[in-house]
Amino acid sequence: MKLYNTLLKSKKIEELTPVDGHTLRIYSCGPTVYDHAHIGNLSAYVFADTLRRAIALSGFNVQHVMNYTDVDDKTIRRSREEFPEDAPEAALKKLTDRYIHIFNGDMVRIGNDLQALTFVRATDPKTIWGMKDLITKLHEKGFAYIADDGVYFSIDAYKKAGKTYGQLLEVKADNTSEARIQNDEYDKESVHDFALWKKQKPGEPAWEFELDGHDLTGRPGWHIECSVMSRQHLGQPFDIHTGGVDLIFPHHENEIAQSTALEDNPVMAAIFAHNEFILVDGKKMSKSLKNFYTLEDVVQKGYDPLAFRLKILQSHYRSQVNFTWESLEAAQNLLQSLRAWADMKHQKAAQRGEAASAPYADALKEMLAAAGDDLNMPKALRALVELANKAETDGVDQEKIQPLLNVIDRLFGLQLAERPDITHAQKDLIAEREQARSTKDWTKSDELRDKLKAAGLGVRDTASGPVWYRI
RNA sequence: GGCGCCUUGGCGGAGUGGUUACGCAGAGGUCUGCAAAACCUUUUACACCGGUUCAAUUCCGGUAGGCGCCUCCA
Repeated sequence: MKLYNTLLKSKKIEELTPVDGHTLRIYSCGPTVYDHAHIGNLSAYVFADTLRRAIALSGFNVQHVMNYTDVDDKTIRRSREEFPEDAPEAALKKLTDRYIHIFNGDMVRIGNDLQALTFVRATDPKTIWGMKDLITKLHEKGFAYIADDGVYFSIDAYKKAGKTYGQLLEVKADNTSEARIQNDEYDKESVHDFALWKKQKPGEPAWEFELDGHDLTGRPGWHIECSVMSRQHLGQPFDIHTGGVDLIFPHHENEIAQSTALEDNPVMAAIFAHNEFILVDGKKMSKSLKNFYTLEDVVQKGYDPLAFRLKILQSHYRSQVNFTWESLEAAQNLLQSLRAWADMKHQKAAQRGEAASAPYADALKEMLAAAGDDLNMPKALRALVELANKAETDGVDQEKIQPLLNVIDRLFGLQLAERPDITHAQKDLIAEREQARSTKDWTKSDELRDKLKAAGLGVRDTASGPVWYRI
């Protein structure tokens, strides 16, 4: 299994080898749960899910952790708006519980395997304790300083300790935008320093924290969450850290700084893997451009969430995908034909035994090889599609298609393996139509065809008999 | 201003120094009781300008256009 590593010291595709010798440990930056996830967010999680699937199929043990960022400016603001009557802590809990629930529902709908993930909340008492502990230690060693509004990480101190700030992106003074310098509203010593902890402002939820005699009751900064959760649940260094390209800087850079300041080993994770954005009509999604879609929009326009998954898998995670409704339509049509293939396993008229299963092994091998090559899912998908297309003339092998579909599901998550048979009543209708056709009773056979169509079934009349498919 | 990426046929999107990716859509045909599905054919793609090469869509340089990060946004 190979994967591209964003770290500057690599910038190439590397062979995966578990750091601890037996289990590949993955940490994925999860959602900030203040609103519905949009399809861009979701594509990042399809990437993380697919990566884990490919790694597991390549024979490694895998441990996969994802966080919920359930405390930050946006969650707090929204919780105050939505639940003004509640205490800040209760309001935050209500809001984030709601969106965690919705997020999990979205994950399941797009075919991501929740069971394979360990979720951790930033506000989990264990996380909070860990963050305070880490901040305290960073402060003791001079990597953090206390300001009026919170605690900051000192990049200067980090550099003076001989560490590199800029492991993912070269960080220089002249590549810091004017906007950032001018908008710098915090009490920090230099531009790139970032908040580890923020003191409570009126109406905000807060956790008690005393550091060096100062009452810092407040809440954690964003970056510290991931440093602590990844280490608590995976250890350090772990194997793969995933996220969208926008998190490369500053989020992941800052995580690395926090996580390695106190360590001899300068490595937080062996590999950082980042997925590119999906664009909508050629542009980054934004509310002002009105090209901001959620999974609910996809469903309401009549598309299957798994068609969205397929759409994402049709392009490489490191290239930008252009999402258009037309392209989703194409994915939906393709999904339908894949399903028609999977549904053939129930049908005698589609059975060809060995003759049909001859290409199975090679095709599967090709899919796994492609997935193992820096997650080349478009290539893997091509092998799958070609197999399915071939089956439309060559039929399937009832014995061997099920185990094949099982592996295909484990890789793509398209849920082709567990598709149910049609009902006896529907089968009777098909048989009745055949009967009518044999007596050339076209009126009756056409009526029955319409009836089947109303039930969502199409029938194609092949030499070996009628083969149904779901419309 | 700094850094990086991209530009492929109607749409989406792989890939390669010389051979049709693939999917979706359109057109024609075969098949069919009619359909559907399938199959066949089809619109002969690789932004532009140079260079390297026997040969470039594929390598190098430049031009144009687009995108992203540098603002706690996947």
